Amino acid sequence: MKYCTKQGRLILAIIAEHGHMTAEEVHTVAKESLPKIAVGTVYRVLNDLTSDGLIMRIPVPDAPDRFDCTVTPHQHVICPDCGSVEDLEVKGLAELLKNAVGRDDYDFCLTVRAKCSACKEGHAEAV
Amino acid sequence: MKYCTKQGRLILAIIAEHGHMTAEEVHTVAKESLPKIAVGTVYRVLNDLTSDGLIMRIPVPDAPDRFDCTVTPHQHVICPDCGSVEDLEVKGLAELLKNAVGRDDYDFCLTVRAKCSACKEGHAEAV
DNA sequence: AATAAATTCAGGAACGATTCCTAATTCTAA
DNA sequence: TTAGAATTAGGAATCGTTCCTGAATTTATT
Repeated sequence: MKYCTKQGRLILAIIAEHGHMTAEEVHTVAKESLPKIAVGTVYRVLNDLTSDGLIMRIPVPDAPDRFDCTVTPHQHVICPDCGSVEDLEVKGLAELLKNAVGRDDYDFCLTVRAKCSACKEGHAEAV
Repeated sequence: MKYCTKQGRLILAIIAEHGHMTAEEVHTVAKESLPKIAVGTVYRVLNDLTSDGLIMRIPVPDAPDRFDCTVTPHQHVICPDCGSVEDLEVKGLAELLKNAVGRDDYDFCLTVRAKCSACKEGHAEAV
C-alpha cells in the first residue's frame, strides 16, 4: 500500500477532487501542498494506485495519459482542440464486446474524439 | 499526394502487404528495397497517408502506433504479451456510439487487450 | 528513546517513440 | 539544362515517462 504515505494520500485526494488529470497536472497541484514532491514520485504513485484499482488510467492517443478516480466503468470523450475530457456512458457496450471478442478475459479502452461544446461554438468546423 | 514518390509508393505497398505494422517495422522492411530511407521519411509518409485516408493509424496504449491499410471500419485486439494485433468486428458499435455521444461528428478508437491464442496456451493465466 | 533495517523520496539522467530542422538530393517545367 | 520547388537523409530535439542513486523518512527492535 504505497499510497499510505504523505505523498500517496495527497495524490489520491487530488485525483478524487479533480477528475481526468494528467500526471503533470497532478504534480502541479501536489506542489502546492508538498513543494518538493518530484515528478517521478507522482508517476510512481499513480501507477501504484492504478494497479491497486483505486484509480483508472485513461490512455489518450497523442497526449499524456489521464487519471480518473471513478471506478464505475465508463468511457471518455476527448476534445481534440482543448484536450478536455468528459465521461461517457455507452449502455450495452460490455455485452456487445463480449459477443464480438467471444470470451471474458479482456480489457478494453474506448475513447471518442469530439469537440467539446465550448470549442464547437468558438470555431466554424466540426472534427 | 506525397505517396507518389519512390518512398511513398514503397511504404504504401508494404502496409498493403503486411498489416498492423509499427513505423519501425515499416522502416526495416523498406530498407530492403531502399537501404538509405530514413525513419523520419517513414513517419512523414505514414502521417500523409493517414491524413489522406489511405491507411489508418491504430494507437496502442503504451506501445508504438500501428498502421493498417484496411479501410473498412473495424477494431483491434492487442495481445499484451506478444503485441500481436488482430482485427475485430463489433457489429452495432457505430449505432450504439452515435446514441451515446448524441451526434455524428466524432472519431473513436476502441482497442481490446486480450491474450492471443498462442500466448494463452503458452502461459497459465488469462489477462 | 536509540539504533538498525527497510521503505520511500527527490533530483536528475536515461529512454523510446516521434517530430523537427537543415543541408543535400531529386524532381519539374520551361 | 538550368533555375526553382519539392522531398529526402541524417541527426538533433522533444515530450511523456521510467529508471537510478544517494538522501530522507518510516518502522521495528530493544
